[in-house]
Amino acid sequence: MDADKINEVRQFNRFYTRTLQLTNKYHLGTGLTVLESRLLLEIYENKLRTANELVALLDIDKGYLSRVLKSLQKRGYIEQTIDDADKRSKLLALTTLGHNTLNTINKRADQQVDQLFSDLSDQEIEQVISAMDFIQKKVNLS
Amino acid sequence: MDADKINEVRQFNRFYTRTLQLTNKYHLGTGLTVLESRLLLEIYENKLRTANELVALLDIDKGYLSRVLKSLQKRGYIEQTIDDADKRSKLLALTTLGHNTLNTINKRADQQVDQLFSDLSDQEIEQVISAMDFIQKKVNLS
DNA sequence: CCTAATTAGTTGACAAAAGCAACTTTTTTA
DNA sequence: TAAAAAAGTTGCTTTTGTCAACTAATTAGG
Repeated sequence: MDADKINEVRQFNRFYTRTLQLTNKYHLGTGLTVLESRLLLEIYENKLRTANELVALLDIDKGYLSRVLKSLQKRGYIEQTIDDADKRSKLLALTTLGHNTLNTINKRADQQVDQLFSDLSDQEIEQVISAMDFIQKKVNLS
Repeated sequence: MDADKINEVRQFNRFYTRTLQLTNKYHLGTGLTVLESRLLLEIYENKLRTANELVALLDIDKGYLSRVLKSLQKRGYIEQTIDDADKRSKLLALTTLGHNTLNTINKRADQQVDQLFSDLSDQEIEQVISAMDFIQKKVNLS
């Protein structure tokens, strides 16, 4: 990559990360923090089944995670049931409330995306999408 | 946009936000938190001159910001001088250390981007960049 | 088998980050 | 020129996150 191109990508990367929220206030109008909604997402969409898997993926303290999960359970977003195959483990699953909340979060994130794309032509959208595809494939490989 | 396309973009958006760090550990190997490095960036690259402007942009508590800025000053990253035109305000500026640190952060972020793109063909890179360009223009307008 | 090491998760104690409200000083408004 | 507003600070509290010691269940090695 030549210097000009590097610079464009750098600008984009800074731009993208700058649009994200910095502090941990409630996320997209739901009663969840950024971490909590990420946990719901990983449990449901990425099929992570135990606290241990979440710790490995997200690189957070297991003691802290234990408490966050307990709080999510108390507030009715998830269920934790002891795994009969390994009684040290607890299997994680979303409740109906958890599902609904995750759906709300996704819907709102999608609205943001819609707005982002609302003025592009079909051809431009096509190009953006295939570009995103490249990046995503590359990162998933490494 | 039809449903399939929306879905692809949604996936990308979730993917991108998921690659970002969730907790506030030291950022890219420097002695700064994510918020602190963002502050340096906004002061220098976006030319924000007062705490008040930072509060408006980032939507953070002004009391908390006041303390973070004091800490950045104490550690030698910024200077705060009283604005003679309005003695309630303090003008913010990076010190040499602040500049150097911001450069380091940018350099490391760029290395990550380099790696991200290292396996793409020239044509692919071209496409990704123009895609990013579209998005960025769109968002800057809205 | 059966003890030692490992693993999944919990808990206590603490530190750092963030939020809220009351306050001071300066500037603006009416 | 007094009252209201604005910029920033400070005290107090809550939330978030870290670290290390702990329990209970499982696995590995002799």
